[in-house]
Amino acid sequence: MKQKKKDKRELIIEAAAAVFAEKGYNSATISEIAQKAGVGKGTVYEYFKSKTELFGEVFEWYNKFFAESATLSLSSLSGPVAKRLTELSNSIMKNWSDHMEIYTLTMEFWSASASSEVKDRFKEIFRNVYREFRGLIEGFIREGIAKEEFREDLDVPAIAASLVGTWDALLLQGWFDEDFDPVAVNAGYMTTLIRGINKEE
Amino acid sequence: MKQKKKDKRELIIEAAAAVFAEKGYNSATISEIAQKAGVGKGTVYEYFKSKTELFGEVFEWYNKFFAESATLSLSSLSGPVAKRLTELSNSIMKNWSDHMEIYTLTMEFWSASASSEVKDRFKEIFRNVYREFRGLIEGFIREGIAKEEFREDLDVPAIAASLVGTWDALLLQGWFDEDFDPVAVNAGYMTTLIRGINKEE
Amino acid sequence: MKQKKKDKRELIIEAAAAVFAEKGYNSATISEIAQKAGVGKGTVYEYFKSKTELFGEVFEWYNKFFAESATLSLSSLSGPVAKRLTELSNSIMKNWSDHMEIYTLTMEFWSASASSEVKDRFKEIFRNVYREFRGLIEGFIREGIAKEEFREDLDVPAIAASLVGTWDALLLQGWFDEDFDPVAVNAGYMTTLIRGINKEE
Amino acid sequence: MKQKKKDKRELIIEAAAAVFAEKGYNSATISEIAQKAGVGKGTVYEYFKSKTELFGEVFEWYNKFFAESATLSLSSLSGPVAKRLTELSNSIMKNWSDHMEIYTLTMEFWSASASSEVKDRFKEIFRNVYREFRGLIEGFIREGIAKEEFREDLDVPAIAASLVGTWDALLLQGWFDEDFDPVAVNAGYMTTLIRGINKEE
DNA sequence: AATGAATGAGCTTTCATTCAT
DNA sequence: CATGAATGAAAGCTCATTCAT
Repeated sequence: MKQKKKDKRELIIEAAAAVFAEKGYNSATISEIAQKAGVGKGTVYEYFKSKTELFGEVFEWYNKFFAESATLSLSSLSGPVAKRLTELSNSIMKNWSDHMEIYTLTMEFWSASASSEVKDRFKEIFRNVYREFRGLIEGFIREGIAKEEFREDLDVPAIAASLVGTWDALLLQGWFDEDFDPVAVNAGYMTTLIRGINKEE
Repeated sequence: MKQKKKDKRELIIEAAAAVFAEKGYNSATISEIAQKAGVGKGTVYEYFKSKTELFGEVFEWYNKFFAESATLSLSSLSGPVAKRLTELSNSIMKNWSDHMEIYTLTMEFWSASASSEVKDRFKEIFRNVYREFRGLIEGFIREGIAKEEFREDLDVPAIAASLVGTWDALLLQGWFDEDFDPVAVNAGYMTTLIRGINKEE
Repeated sequence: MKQKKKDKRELIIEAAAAVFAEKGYNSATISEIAQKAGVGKGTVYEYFKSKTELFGEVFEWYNKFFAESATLSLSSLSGPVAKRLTELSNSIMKNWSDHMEIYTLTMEFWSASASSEVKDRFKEIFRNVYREFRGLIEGFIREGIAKEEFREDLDVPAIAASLVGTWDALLLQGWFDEDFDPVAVNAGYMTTLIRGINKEE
Repeated sequence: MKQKKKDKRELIIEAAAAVFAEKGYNSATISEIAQKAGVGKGTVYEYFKSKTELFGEVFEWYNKFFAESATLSLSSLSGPVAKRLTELSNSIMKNWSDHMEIYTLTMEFWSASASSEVKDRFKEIFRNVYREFRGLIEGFIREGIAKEEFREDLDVPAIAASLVGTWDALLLQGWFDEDFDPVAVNAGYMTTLIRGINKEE
């Protein structure tokens, strides 16, 4: 019984994610979400207090979803830090590129953080997500420094923030431009950046 | 008379920009825009066919506005390419940072390009804007290579795309996090990147 | 088993009475009634066909409840008719005054008789209740006439109706006005009315 | 322009009064009210913020309406106080009896004062209306005492409250019972009450 | 040209009722 | 018998758009 309930909740969240991604928050209707989830309109309200709350839950589900996928790819890495960093970025870019239809959700969330009634909540979540992600990358860089692989005089937080940001932004440009390949561009860019980071031999 | 009409058009666009930035496209009402512009609700429809169209016009106005400001800062630059590139990025970051209240419009446009009924039009405009911007930066890099300031084996398009993207993304992170200073972070990052780009001496 | 069912029925009716009194018919939800009765929502429908029917049953329960309390206070009266009439009115006013929280139900019933889908049924019940009550008071007055305590030329039905009505109306005014004491006002009024009824000596 | 606006407001209030009276607050729909007023649904919201507010305005309109009619009948009275009081009561009863279809609104207001979200506002208005009305009747009685027409030992507030209340209550009984004539009953009752009030000769 | 009163399509949300368990 | 998850009809309300002035 409990399990079944959880399943239906998940079902609705996923349907909502798809509809929000396709139509945007405002043009998405509860009706359509319910239909896509294969439940009645009222059922959505059995599980979520309001459309706004549902959107919030989708946001959280989405964050968890991608945090997991990032963590997952981390565990299989080994070798020099520079190599691992490059591989991680490759994995992230590929992962996202393959789910462009859901990447549009990201933009929906950004927009919500800019102006919606839940803007403060969204901003806070984003802030924490980004802090965490930057922290992760900072860890890598620091490891590289400790292992004397990277230079000592790096502005670690700045480089971490830029890396994280670049990945976001390349996906964005990929969204706008069919001829733009985020994965390839990222690879080309990482080479140069790594060169700036690495200790000169 | 023609002049006056153009003034009122501009007036409405600017009012709309402010309201869209503050409330987001959907929560912004024609009523409020008209009020802010100091005209009647009906007047908005004298100049724009629909809310959607008005939004599109705001988008174009906004692109022009920032293209101009970028071009402007370019004209005053001189010296080595690396220095000019750094200065350009500084100028861009500072310029935007000082107008965060209108930066939220960017997110609104991103969101519109992701899901709205005008998504294709917006995507196309964004594609062209980014292509142009990347082209500009590519030009810089190529100049640096030609002047034997930069290495020859650079993946120019990739580095240009990343630079452009990083600036976007740092502003985004600045939006989420009050403690995050895009200008400072960019400065710290550029040093490292330039080192990866520069010819080794 | 039969007994148990009757108990649960009563339980639901009493819970419903409380919720209808507090929230009004429309704002009362079956959910809340069920919760207050300590049963499941579905169970309410085991005992009552619909919300409307439940409301009707509450109405009947309520009528019975107060008919009993009126009859009860009658049985203990003795002495001259005027005295008994005064005492009866006192008892009624006190009885109701002490249950103002349920008196609001009366207004709910009045309203239902004015406009609801069950208006005809409610009107009919009210009509009979009032007829009966007026008949009871008429009996008193006729007894007073027969015992040569009261004048012979009284418009018995009119006086009975007015007495009954006054009691209603004083409670109503008491509901609106915390400073208005129905019991005291009734006492002051009865003196005067009795003087108009009594044979002059 | 101002005048026209006021007309439409009035129009909607009167349409709302009719629909509220017929269907009750909750079953009345804005749609139906708009239709009855001959305007679009949205127009109702141009003049009233919400259904609740509209209901409140109907309440106020209704109070003004009957206050005027009571005041009006007062101005034409002359002769002994007892006679004037009787005539006033006759006029009130007749006036209301002829508008039974709107009298049902009264019950709707009572009900709203018992349980609705606006209960406190309604109670307060009712309290003041009744206080004023009782004050008016008290004035009559005091005049009768001053002119040595009435006894000196009367409980003036109690009698005034009861008179006011009786009129309410007789109309109520008239609503329930087609065979019950509030005008006639009131006449029969006033005779007796006046006898209790008048100085014995 | 400029206006804003009027409009109704279309949305979110509630809740009485049903029915499988 | 009892339950409460599921449902969808129905209603209040908003706001882009129109159009008479």
